Amino acid sequence: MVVDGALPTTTSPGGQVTSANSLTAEDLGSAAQRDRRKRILDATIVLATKGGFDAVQMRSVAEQADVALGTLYRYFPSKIHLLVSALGREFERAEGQLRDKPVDGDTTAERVIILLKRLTRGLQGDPHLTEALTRAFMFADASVQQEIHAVGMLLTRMLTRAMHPDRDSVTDEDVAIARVIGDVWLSALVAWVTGRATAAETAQQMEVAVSLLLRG
Amino acid sequence: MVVDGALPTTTSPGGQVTSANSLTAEDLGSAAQRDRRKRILDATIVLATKGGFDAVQMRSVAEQADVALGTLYRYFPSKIHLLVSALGREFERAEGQLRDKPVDGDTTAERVIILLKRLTRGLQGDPHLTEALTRAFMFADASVQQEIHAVGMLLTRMLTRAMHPDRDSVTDEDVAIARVIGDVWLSALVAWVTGRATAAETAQQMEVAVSLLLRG
DNA sequence: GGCACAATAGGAACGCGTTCCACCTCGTCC
DNA sequence: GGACGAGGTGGAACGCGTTCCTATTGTGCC
Repeated sequence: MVVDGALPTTTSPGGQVTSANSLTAEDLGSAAQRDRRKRILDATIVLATKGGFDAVQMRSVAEQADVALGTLYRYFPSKIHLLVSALGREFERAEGQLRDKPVDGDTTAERVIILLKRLTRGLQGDPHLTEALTRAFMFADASVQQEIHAVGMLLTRMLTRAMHPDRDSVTDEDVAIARVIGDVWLSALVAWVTGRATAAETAQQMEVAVSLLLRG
Repeated sequence: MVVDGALPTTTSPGGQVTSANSLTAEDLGSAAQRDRRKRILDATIVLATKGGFDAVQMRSVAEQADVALGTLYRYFPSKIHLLVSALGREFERAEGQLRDKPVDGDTTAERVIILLKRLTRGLQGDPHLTEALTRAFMFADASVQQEIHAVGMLLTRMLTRAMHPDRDSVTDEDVAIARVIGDVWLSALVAWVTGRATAAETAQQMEVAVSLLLRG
């Protein structure tokens, strides 16, 4: 689902040549710049929550974040980069919460189901936000590789951790299974956000996939 | 992945109120109208093959198909509808070929792998076309339900038929497995068309998923 | 043939993502 | 403190999807 390749480089705020815009706040220039970046992502989330993908208009984001349009584009080279970066921040938050309060359940399958339900519920509570972020994710091209990769890693890590709470003994097969589950989750999510499936159907589809993959 | 719900209705060429534009050529008015529709889809495929999603510009499609812009929108209410309809036609073609020359292979898993490889090879031979069609598919919202549903059904049918060449004995679990495989295929395809995975990685991901789902 | 009306042509206009440009501001170095 | 350069502002402009409007053409009905 997520693989590295040649990384395009660009100049991002701070001046140095870095590999695209990183999700993590590392090495991101001055406090003022970190603050602008945060304001932009906050505005993005607010607008996406209110009206979904279409409501995240670059002019509106710039206005709400109190930066000029050109500045917005300096921080995030496209609407897709912006939304995927926002998605990354949300996933980091989710993973943090998960670390504080891991899923419990007796079997591997049960824990994975619980994790997915928790994630999905969190998303379905904010349908517009989810729609915006999911669409951006699926529309992203190679120039957004790095941000996509980060999100994919987080998802896989959350899944393998639910499979093996004891952190050890994560085999290659476990990772492969986690990726397959992640793929199915994404497809189901796309069907849900685009109005082709109900929340219940999405949940059921996940259960089916997990039970098929983790039986035995 | 694909579920029915309330079907929006609209007036399509021919005058009657039908449920959106159907993929099949059934009930589609006069010969002139069927011809226009064909010309439009042909133009779409040509442009998509040449330059991908971005190259399929509504003005260009209209010009190449020798219809006015307004007419194009009368036949296909959006670029997404247009591309998903084109995808549907390609899938119908693929299923026809498959009917003439079914996959052979000794085990269920083997046949499914072969089918997926054949499908994928067909697509990867036309990277731009595949990019255009896949992106449209992932970006489609509820208004494209019917076309999406048709494509999903075709894919599932091809998969279950590969699993059970003898046509009978297709269980609910088989269908569920086919859907999961379809979802993984889509996710892998998206990763490939957006330049985040190589063709080889995509193929390997498919093999992993199939072996996980069809083991035993 | 003539009428009524749906379908098409042709093209202007609008919205939003994106690019570009002229000018301003602020920290840094001499 | 003055020059300089990166980063920021404000806004015009461009491209393409989409909508809309006014002829003009085709088509079924009498």
